[in-house]
Amino acid sequence: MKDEITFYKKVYNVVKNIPTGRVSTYGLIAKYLGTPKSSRVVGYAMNVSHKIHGIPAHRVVNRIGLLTGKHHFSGSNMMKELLESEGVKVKNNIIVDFKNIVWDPSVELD
DNA sequence: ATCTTGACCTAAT
DNA sequence: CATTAGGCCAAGA
Repeated sequence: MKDEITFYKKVYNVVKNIPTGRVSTYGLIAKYLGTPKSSRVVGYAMNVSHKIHGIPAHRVVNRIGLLTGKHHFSGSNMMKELLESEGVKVKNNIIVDFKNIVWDPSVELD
């Protein structure tokens, strides 16, 4: 069989490895995959991940910690609720102390 | 094979 | 300091 590893597969793998109470960004994931300019593709992969179960897409935000994809979830505050449920404080669609809880795969996974 | 879209990022004005 | 424009890569039609 052919292991058709696509960019999305890699993204899903990284996102699934995000520990609870932590968040990551599209740019960091893209950079970890070796394509720092493909941050858009990472975000698009998350869109597809919504139909796939097992992908904590709510733990992935943009570089400033803004819940850009909250609009794609079931409700409007679904993403915020999920994050707060895991211990992540969210204020005005922006993660509080985002710099302190950001999870960098290039560093954590090394 | 070409064109469009997309939950982004960086830099210039 | 805030806003605008461009670039970039991958997948779907």
